[in-house]
Amino acid sequence: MKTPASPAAAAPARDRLLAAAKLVFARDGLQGATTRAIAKEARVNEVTLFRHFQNKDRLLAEVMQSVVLQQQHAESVGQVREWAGNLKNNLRRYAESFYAMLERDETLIRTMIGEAQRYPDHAKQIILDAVKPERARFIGNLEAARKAGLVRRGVDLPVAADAFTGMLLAGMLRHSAECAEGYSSHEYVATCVNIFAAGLAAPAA
Amino acid sequence: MKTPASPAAAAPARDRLLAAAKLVFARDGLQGATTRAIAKEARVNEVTLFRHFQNKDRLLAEVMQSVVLQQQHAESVGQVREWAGNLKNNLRRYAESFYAMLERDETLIRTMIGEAQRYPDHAKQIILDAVKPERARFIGNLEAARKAGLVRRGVDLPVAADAFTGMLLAGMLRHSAECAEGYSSHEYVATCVNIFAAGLAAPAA
DNA sequence: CATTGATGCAAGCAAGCACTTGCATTATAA
DNA sequence: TTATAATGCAAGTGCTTGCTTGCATCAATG
Repeated sequence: MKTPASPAAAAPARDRLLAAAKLVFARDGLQGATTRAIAKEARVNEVTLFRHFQNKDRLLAEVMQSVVLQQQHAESVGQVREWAGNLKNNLRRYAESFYAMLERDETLIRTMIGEAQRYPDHAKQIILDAVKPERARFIGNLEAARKAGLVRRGVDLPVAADAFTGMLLAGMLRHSAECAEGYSSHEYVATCVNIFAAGLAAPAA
Repeated sequence: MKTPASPAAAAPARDRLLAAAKLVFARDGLQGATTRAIAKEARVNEVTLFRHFQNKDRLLAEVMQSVVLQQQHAESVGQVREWAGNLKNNLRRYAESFYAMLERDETLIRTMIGEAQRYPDHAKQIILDAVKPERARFIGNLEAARKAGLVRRGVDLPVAADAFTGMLLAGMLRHSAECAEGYSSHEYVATCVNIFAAGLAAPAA
């Protein structure tokens, strides 16, 4: 029934449904997405959807699980360098890869922000857990920079980290909604890094 | 038909519908909100809703119009001081009132972020126009501070303004979703102001 | 009083929704 | 070959949705 226990050339219908569901949920919203649309997108009979996932809510839960897995995989491949050197350069590198990730999953992120509050708690929890390690690593990097004497006193680093990523998130939202008046997302990210680096930097340097 | 042209003691049914619709749209989402639920919330017959607004989309449009009007009124009452003095204090005052506004309309903002992209363009335009003057004033204030020599060179002020408000918006989203780990929204705002002020400040001072 | 306009109420309609059932088809595995 | 599991297809069920119709009520206006 589940994924395994079936022979080698087992059908990818389940996987296609997951991919299609991710797409349609993001595009049409959690409420707007219909099982028919998802099945059609996956080029699979609607009945097959229910045979695999029982109902729409479970499908959503499994979609989020799979998104989380993908993301964690992408992370583990990601950056590994230490943050001893130039703070601003490290921030820039981080900001750019983070922003790219936001842009890649734009519609899904939008939908989650708008509708997650109305959906089951365990769904929220899944996402939270998915984001947590990435955040922890970023904070760790900032702390390393502080130990290297690159950060001034009196800044709460976890809060600052959230402020920085939040800045980038908001920029992505604005830009993808075409509310960004006359500047590119690249300029936006650069300005964020610019200000944030200056805001963190120890006064001496 | 419209608002006027009816005698003195005209019924507030229309107004109650607008208020209820704002509430229900925000709470249940643009797709999730049903005309029945809105009518019930307004304690008005569902038919009356259609007699006033013809259909759900028009109702939404009028709701947004009214929100914009309220907001513009609230603005004109708002701050008027000039930004010659201490930059950080001015930023703090601005951030706190801006954040309070975000919190007040949290659910509506969430819904718009999540679903606006799927709704008519003129709706987006209405909101954009509503936010624009506020943004312009903030940028103007920053420019005044720069003229007073309080801001270092090389910072694009419109972009910086968006980054700052974006930081606050993201903080509100995180906090209201209970993703803020172990700190209050007040601390968050304070940190934003702290970093941003230091990031903008002219090196001399 | 008669008219008018706003509202309520009961009922309903066509469409779309999540979800089900029963049966036929195919492919793989034993 | 035969059993098993995955899928497709056609049809349907019960519910909700946006929206309509027809008629009654009530208050203010002329």
